[in-house]
Amino acid sequence: MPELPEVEMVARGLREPLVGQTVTEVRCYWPRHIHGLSVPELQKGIYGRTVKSIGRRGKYILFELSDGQVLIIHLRMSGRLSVVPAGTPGDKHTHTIFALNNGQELRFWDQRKFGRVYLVNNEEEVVGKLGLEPLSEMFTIEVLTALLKGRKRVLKPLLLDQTFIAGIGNIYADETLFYAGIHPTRLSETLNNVEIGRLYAAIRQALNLGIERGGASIELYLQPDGSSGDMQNAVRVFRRTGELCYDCNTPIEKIVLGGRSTHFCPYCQQ
DNA sequence: ACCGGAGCCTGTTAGC
DNA sequence: TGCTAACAGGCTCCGG
Repeated sequence: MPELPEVEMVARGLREPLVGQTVTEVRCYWPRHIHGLSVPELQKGIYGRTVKSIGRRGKYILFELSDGQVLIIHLRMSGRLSVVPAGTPGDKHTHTIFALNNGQELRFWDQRKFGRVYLVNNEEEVVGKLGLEPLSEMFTIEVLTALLKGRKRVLKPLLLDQTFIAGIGNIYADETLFYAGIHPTRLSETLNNVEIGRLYAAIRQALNLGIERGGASIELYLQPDGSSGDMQNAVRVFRRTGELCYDCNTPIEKIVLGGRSTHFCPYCQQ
C-alpha cells in the first residue's frame, strides 16, 4: 500500500525520465480510473502538453503541465507507475498508457483498480482538504499539540485521517505508535506533552526510515524502475501478529480499529 | 464531532 | 483436493 514514503519514492523516480517530455497519446482500458472527466476530455486536455515538474502532496503524485494544468495520480492500494519503451508488453492490469515524444511510455498499472487519475486546472480541487505535510517545516510540535487539543478521537484512526496529517497509512501509523510507545486506542486529548513530543518524533522517524529504505514492498508496491523497497524488513509491529516484540519479547497483538487491522506491543505501548 | 458500515476491486488464504 | 467465503485496504459517502 503506497503511503507517503512509497509515493515520495515514485515521484523521485519519475522526474528523470519524465520532466521535459511531451505527451503525444493517451490510451485507457479502464475509464473508471479517470475521475471528473471522460477519456476523450483527458486526451484532448493532455495531448501536446509537456511535464514541467513532478511533486507529491500526501499520497498524491502531481504532474505540473506546461499549460498550467495538473495531472494527479493516486495509487491507492495497488497502483504502480513505470516508464518503459513503447511496445513493451503489458498485462490485464495495465489500465492507462501515456505515450511520450521520446518513444517512452508512462504506464499506470493497478491490480485492484482503486487508483485514480485527475486532470485539473488547480491542484487544490483534489488535494485542498489534506492536512499538513508531516515532513515539512510547517509541521512542528506546537502545531501537532494544537491539532490534538480538544479532539476526542482514537489515535490510530486519527493518524489515518488525511485531513489531520497527509500521507500516513496503515503501515506507518502502526510503526509510528510503536516508536512513540503509545497504545493505538488512546484518545487524542489524553496525551500529555511528553507523549506528544514522542508522537511527533515518531511520525518523522517512521516516515523518514520508510524513505531511506525505499518504501515497503509489503503488498504490491514497486519503485518506478521495478525494484522493490526494503522497509518491510524494518517493521517493528506491522503484520507481526504473534511474533515477539524486538524490545521486550512480548507477542505482538492485532486488533481492528476504524475498520483497519492494527498491530502493537501490549507491553511497550501504553 | 466522531464513529461505524457499505461499496469499490482482485488475488490470496482460510475453512469446509 | 477443490470449492467457496472471508479478508486485505485508501478513500468516499451515508446514517447514527
